[in-house]
Amino acid sequence: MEKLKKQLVKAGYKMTAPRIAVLEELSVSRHPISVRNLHKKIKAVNRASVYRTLNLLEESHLVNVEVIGKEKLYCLANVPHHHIICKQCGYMEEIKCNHNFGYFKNFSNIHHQLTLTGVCNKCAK
Amino acid sequence: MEKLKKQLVKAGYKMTAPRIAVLEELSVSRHPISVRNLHKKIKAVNRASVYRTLNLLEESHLVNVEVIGKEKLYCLANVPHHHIICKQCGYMEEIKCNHNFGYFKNFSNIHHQLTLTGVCNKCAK
DNA sequence: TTTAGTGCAAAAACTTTGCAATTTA
DNA sequence: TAAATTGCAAAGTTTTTGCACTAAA
Repeated sequence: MEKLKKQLVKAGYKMTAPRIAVLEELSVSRHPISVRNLHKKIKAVNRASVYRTLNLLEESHLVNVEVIGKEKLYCLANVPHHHIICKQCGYMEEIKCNHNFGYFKNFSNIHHQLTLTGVCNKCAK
Repeated sequence: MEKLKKQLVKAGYKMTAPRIAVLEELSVSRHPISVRNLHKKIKAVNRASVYRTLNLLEESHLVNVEVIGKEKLYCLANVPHHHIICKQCGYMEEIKCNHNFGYFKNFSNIHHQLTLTGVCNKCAK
């Protein structure tokens, strides 16, 4: 959390209450979360500010976005990880990320985003 | 293309002009494409039908979706591949997919979606 | 004290839906 | 001919924006 804040400041942004609220909520919620649900948790922050903050966090690579079905979900990128998600019930597990996509001939500064979907054993029964 | 059509029919869907138009356009366009641009290319098809068709193709795993910045892009999933995209100019390269994420303890029927972003050498200069 | 960021309300953009008409198998 | 699909127009969602006000550094 403190580290995150420092990264933002370092990136040239001011540390404001709305931004702290968003970071805090992201770091508390165990799973990737939609804008709608994030905003529900921090109603004091205006929705436009939630959007602006998420956009800024995304550009700074402090959060990752994944699309699951119709939903766009955000989660902190502090610890490299991905998710595998059951398409039927939404059950989610975290996956350690030990991928190395760092080197590609014509590109530098590479980031990656991986999402796995499937059917969990409960739903498969 | 023919194979795609067969897959759709096999999945229980009727083969209609709008659906063929969408498939055809997806198979012609070299790169992942947004709904907006796809619809521009096949104006004869109503936008609602484009959406409906893409949703159905996505559910059948015949297309993949990736989010690049603010854009949601669709592309055929017939040949397993991914993309690496320059965040500054949008330049894109295709990456062969030889990943095997098929086995996870609590899940079956697993699909994956990988997107790489970076800065291409031209933009990095 | 300057500059960046916020809230608000409105606009823009995106996506889905209900239904009558049409088309496929 | 029955059942699925379409187009259209309207509604529902999501996301962005302009601007006056506020707060951070």
